[in-house]
Amino acid sequence: MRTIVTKDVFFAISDPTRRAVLDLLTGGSRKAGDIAARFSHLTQPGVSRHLRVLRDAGLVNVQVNAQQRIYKLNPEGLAELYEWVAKYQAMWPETLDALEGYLNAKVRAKRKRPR
Amino acid sequence: MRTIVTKDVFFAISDPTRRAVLDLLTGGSRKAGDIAARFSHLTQPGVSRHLRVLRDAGLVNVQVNAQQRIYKLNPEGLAELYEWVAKYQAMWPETLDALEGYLNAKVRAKRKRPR
DNA sequence: GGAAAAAATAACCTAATGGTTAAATAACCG
DNA sequence: CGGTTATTTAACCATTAGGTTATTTTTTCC
Repeated sequence: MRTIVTKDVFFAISDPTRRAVLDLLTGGSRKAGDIAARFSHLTQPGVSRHLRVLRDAGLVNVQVNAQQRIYKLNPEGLAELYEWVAKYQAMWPETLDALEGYLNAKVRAKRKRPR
Repeated sequence: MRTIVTKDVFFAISDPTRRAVLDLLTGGSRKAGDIAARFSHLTQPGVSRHLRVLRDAGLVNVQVNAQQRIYKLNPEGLAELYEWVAKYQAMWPETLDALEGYLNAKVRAKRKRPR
C-alpha cells in the first residue's frame, strides 16, 4: 500500500536523471527536444516522461511555442524542500562547520584549491 | 538500467515514512523499538528496513546498547542535499518572497479559508 | 543453560518505477 | 490537403521498493 507520490517534490528529485534535467535548466530554458538530446543514453519518450514528473511536481514550467515545448526551471517549486531542509539546519548548530567540512572534502577530492 | 541508489540521500528522503522517522528523531534519540511503535500501521521489520536505508544514507547514527539500538539523527548527512538546494536558491533572487508565499499559503490553508 | 527481549535479516509478494517501442496529437509548410 | 516535425501518451516489460510473515542473531535475566 504505497501512497501515491506523483506531484511530490521529494519523489521528483529522487531520480538522478531528473536532477540532471533540473541542473541543465539552470543554464536557461530549453526545448524538450534539446533536453532529450542531452541524454543520449535515453530515448526521447523516456526523457519526456521525466519532464512530466517534474512538471507535475511544479519544478518546471512549460511554454508552448508551435510544436515545441520550452521548459523553464521553476525554483519556487522547491519551496517545500527548502522549508524541510531548513528545519534540520535549524537544529544543527554546527551546520556551517559541517557543511564547510563537506565542501572542503569535496574540493580536496577534486584537487586542492585555496579559498 | 537503474543506478544503484542505496546510500543516496535523495532516495532516502523520498519516502514519507523515512521523513517521518527523521522528523521523530528531531525530538531526540530513540530506541529502534520506540520508533517502530510510532508507526502502528507498519510492522517492526518494516520500520527496521527504513532505518537501514537511513543508516546507509548517513542520515542517522546507531549506538548499540545491549539488545537495543539507539538511533540518533545525523543532520550532517544532509550536507549534500543542502548544497544541492543552495544551488537553486542562489539562482533564485526572489527566493525569500516565494518561500514566504508558500508558507503563507500553508498557514492560510490551515485556517478555514474564505475566498 | 534456557527463556525472553530487541532488533535485524531472509524470503516472499504486489505494485510502482523507469525504460522501451509504437501510436496519437498538434502545428507548421509546401 | 498531405507530409513533416515536435512532443506526448499508450502499452508493454523488467527490476526495484516497500510491505508482510517467519527466522536468526544477540544479549540479558532467572
